[in-house]
Amino acid sequence: MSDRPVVTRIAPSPTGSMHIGTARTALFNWLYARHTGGKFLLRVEDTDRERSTQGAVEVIFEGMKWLGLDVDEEPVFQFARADRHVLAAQDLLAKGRAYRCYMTIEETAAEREIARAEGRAIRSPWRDAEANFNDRPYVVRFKGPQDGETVVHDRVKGDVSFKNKDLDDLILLRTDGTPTYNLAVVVDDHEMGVTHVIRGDDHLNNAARQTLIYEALGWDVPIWAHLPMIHGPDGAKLSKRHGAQAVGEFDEMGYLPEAMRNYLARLGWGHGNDELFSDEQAISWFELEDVVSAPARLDWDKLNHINNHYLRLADIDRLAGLVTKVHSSRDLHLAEGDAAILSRTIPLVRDGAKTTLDLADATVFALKRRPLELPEKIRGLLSDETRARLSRLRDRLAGQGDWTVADLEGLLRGFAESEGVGLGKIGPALRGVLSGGSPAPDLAGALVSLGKEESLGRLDDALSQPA
RNA sequence: GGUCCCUUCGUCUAUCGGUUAGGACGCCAGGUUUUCAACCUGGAGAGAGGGGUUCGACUCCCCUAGGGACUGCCA
Repeated sequence: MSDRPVVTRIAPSPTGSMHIGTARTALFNWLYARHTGGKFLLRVEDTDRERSTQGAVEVIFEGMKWLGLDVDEEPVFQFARADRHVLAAQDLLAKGRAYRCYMTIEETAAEREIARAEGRAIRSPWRDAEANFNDRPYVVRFKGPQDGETVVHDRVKGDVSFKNKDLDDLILLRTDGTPTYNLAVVVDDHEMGVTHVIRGDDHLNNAARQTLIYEALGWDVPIWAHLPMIHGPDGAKLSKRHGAQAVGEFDEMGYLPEAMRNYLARLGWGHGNDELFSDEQAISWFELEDVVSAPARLDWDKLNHINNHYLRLADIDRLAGLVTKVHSSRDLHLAEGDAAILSRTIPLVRDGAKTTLDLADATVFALKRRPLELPEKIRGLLSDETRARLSRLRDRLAGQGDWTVADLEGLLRGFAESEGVGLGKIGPALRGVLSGGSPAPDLAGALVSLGKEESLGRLDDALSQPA
């Protein structure tokens, strides 16, 4: 199919959260569209009126925005296009490629059971009845061929063929006249000009049925690409118990969107030995042919590693903003001047952080208010000898002009030397006094992030406390 | 039950008939060290099983086993 410009789409249904698998599908569609210079569209599949909610629609929009996957046209709402779907069904009816089926829900359920027991697809007795009652409820079913086979030419799975007799006559229009998924996708993808349907491989079976509908309607069948699913670390379907499954949860857990993009891209797609790459690189490298056909498992360790990488690359002000949010979600509200402290501290602690939550943990020490409450363990460190030493150190620090990590490291080393002891003799107590027992960077780093005044203040507080 | 998909280190993957089967995360050991990390060096670790095809299979074909999806008037 041709030289038409590529059009891809993500078509989530707004019935809850935005699953991470949906996010990856969106990412691949986006990458491919950007790679080919085509368009990436968003369609909200809200034909299930019972379960679709406005809140869930917002979740999708927010998820896409957070992930940084920009769409090229206004989102399409599937339900609003119901009349188009009905038109297509009527066309099929007129062409004799669909029929009215008057089976009741109970009859259908009974037939389903029999069919299953016999190991075949369900069949409607109305298929060839050509009945047209106007006083009985009916659904419109697609009239699929009974012979031959349908092959789905899939860019990641290869050619997959299905015997037509195994494909049931799926319902196009419900009793209430509303279109079902399989009809709606076909009509919408066609009318939106979608050239490449890139979606989860849970739809591979549907692709055969949909191919038949495309053909019956006389439309070009799009290029299919069915992506393997994402499983939990134990290989089972990803669910709540694996820690997270929704995009928003990854945000809350302190992952950066660019890290998610990089990680998700590597889940089911690869470009040689490249592990860490920019969006630009991913876009230029992305080919459907390189999509892996086996399902992948979510690996938190690797995600953490990648997130750490992007944390190191991130702009400090942005991180400070994110960390501030984490702190206030934990009821630690920043005071004036704290922003500056965060900006000084984050660069000193980010190397060891996996998430912005870690960053928050690593910065609380600097945000504490004097006088710090020293845990027993630290007070125990403050022997008379140590106090005397810290007091001499305090004086030395007071006389220090340049307050950089390098300067302070030198000062500390020189001080230990003049005291005739190793840094190990002073470190733990100094650390405790400066941090109040919370995690903190190395000594020089802690001094820098606190600043001279605060450092000396905390030292004074501790030294003036009774033993 | 039926149909379809999948199967390389623990995990994500490279390999597109000929490699000591490579990398990353994790893991182990050592180094560095004022905490936790980070960092540096080294190491262990894989072609599900069985048949073919071929001079030669991880790679192609078949079977088996295991995992998954679908089988909805959900999407």
